[in-house]
Amino acid sequence: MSTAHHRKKQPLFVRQQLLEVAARLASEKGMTAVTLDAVSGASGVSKGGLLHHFPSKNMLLEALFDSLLERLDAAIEEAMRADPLPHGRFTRGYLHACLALRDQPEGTKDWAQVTMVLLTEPQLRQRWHEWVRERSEEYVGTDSSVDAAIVRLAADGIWLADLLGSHDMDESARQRLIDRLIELTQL
Amino acid sequence: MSTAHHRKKQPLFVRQQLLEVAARLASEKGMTAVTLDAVSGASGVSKGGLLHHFPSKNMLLEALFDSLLERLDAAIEEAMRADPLPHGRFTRGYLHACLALRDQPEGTKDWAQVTMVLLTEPQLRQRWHEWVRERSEEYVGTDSSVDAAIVRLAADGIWLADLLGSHDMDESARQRLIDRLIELTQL
DNA sequence: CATAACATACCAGTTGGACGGTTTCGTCAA
DNA sequence: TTGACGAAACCGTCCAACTGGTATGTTATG
Repeated sequence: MSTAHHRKKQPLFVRQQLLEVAARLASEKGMTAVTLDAVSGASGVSKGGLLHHFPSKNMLLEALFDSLLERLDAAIEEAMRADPLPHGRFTRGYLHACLALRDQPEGTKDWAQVTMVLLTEPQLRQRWHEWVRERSEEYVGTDSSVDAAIVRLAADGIWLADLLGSHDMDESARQRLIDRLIELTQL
Repeated sequence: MSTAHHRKKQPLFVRQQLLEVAARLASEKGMTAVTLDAVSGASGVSKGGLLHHFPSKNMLLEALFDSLLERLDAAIEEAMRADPLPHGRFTRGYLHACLALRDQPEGTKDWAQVTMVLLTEPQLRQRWHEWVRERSEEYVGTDSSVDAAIVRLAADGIWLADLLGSHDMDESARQRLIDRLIELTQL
């Protein structure tokens, strides 16, 4: 709001908005709907302006994915800071970040949807692969037990299920599931 | 083989081949690469021929997805027939089907890749949702424990990881993981 | 011969993106 | 303080290639 009424150009804001529009399109209408025309149209920015910020469509998608990974990192680190026990801390942080998807405001869900959409683009899988490898090396000391691996895989499964709206379970069942998962990280 | 050298038209074979080509394109180059031109071109069938078998692109994608679910069902049922213990049997079957992805011949991996690609198309998520609901109702008696849910979620996670090539672990670690998961289905 | 299984030609709309323009901005000398 | 000036942030247009789909064939099959 404080940034709204003096009319300086705000390239970072425009850039951010373009990414959000692209994310919304991807999650609502699928990958095939993410076109330069659609993004520029829905964001009010001209196609020329869009291509100024992102020199090509691929660049746009990569920037979107990077933005997503940053959010994931932030969510994990936040959860880890509130966790006093070192053993399994990363796994609990990862679980927490995956669970957070459910409880967050409506618009945020798009970001997870688009994550999966982007993972289907072969060019972007490499980035994800690297992300996973870096983390698994960093936390090899505290999070390399079999049960921790299971919890992380299950977290992926929950992430997937929340995304697709499948596995619908009531809240108490979900809570028991989470409790059990956290218990597994502590073994 | 017996059907190969006398030149009868084989509509079912052509249809099958079109689906396989579409799957390969989706997994190798992403969803945006699955166009009618690309499918017809790569399969040697004319576009008219393609549109004869699948009246629209949507019909093609839906047929592809249905074909995928049939394979999944078949894999689960096969695993369940070889399993004498009723308790947790479906969950073990599901786990087995997800694991099978890894061990199967190269071409088959595409079918899983494309499953995820198709799941990103909002129109097809409904079908997946129904599939899950039907199964969870059918096996409510034997597979509704918390640990069974965790195993199924972890199976989804493994499926995802195998797909993306992430979570690379050595064989012995993987085997310990699987053993532990099966153990959890029996509790 | 009727119908299914294809092929060929064509179309209107859309695609990514190249291109040349105009406006805004930071900065630094006068 | 000004104003000049190069760079950054945007806009609007054009285009060749491609998109999903139709319409009309031709050929095989039962």
